Amino acid sequence: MSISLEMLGDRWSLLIVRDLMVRGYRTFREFERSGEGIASNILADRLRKLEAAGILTVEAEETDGRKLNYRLTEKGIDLAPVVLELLIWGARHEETGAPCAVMVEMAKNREAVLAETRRRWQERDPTPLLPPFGKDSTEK
Amino acid sequence: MSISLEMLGDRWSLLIVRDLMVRGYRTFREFERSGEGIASNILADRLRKLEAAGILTVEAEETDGRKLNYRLTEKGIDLAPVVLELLIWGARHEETGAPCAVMVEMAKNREAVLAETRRRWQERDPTPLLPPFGKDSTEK
DNA sequence: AAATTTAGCTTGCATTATGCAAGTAGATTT
DNA sequence: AAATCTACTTGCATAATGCAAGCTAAATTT
Repeated sequence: MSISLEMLGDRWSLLIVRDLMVRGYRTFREFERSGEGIASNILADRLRKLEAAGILTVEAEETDGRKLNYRLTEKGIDLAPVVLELLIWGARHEETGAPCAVMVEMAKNREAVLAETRRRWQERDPTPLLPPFGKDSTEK
Repeated sequence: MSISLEMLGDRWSLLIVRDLMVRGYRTFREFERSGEGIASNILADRLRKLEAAGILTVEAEETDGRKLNYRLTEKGIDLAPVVLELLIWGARHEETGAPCAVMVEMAKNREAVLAETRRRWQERDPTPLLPPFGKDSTEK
């Protein structure tokens, strides 16, 4: 676990993974504008490190040569249970961000939620699993 | 989740929680000597912050006035699923630390493992759930 | 086709966190 | 009473982070 935390143990990495996983983010801009307030240099650094760690990949968008698409790898999507448990824990003990009722439901159906998350990843379905919740909306 | 990561998102906090949860650590010394190489000032700082966050409590050991005992709170033990999933993910994708066969078994019996973890916590049973694995033993 | 905007960064600099070695106070052991 | 042990703290060097600004190439607007 200490190796995992060398990689993921910081303020931002898991948040990026979550946004890729659960919110359908793909581009640099989406992360930058997500309202969590990550600085662009740090974001660039984390994306590079996550790529180096094999958690995500980058590819150019064919329809718009400026844009890059970040996408979780198999190794990255395998973090779904970690992310889900953290979301559940946070909802129970810390945050009011994600609507509590929704999270209670998710906690009751972990397997279904994980299956759906993986399905969307496989099919490249960018529909967010969770509605946006951030500084802009309701998260405290 | 961003609030959770403000608290837990660093190299050491979750490692401390894991050691309390799964290895039966209780005292400052045990953490210091665990071989992960945390500096004593950082350890003191993290223990203070985790206490402030309501994840652990401190009490003096009655038999030895020098020693303090750190112990997870309910909120702390509720991190067990997060820790377990991180352990499983790490075993699958990163580390050779915890014997892989053991982790595969745990992955198959998540509920039982969590129940046993909670039982030990409730009964203050300090028996480690996992054998030591660290720089001193096998973890890379 | 020139000008503007957009996307994904980088750079410079100030602030903060981390790591290391050493030291300290109080309790305990010898 | 001297030595040892536990849980720290302190000082200082180095690394990571945050902020504002700038930069380049591709796309869009005029």
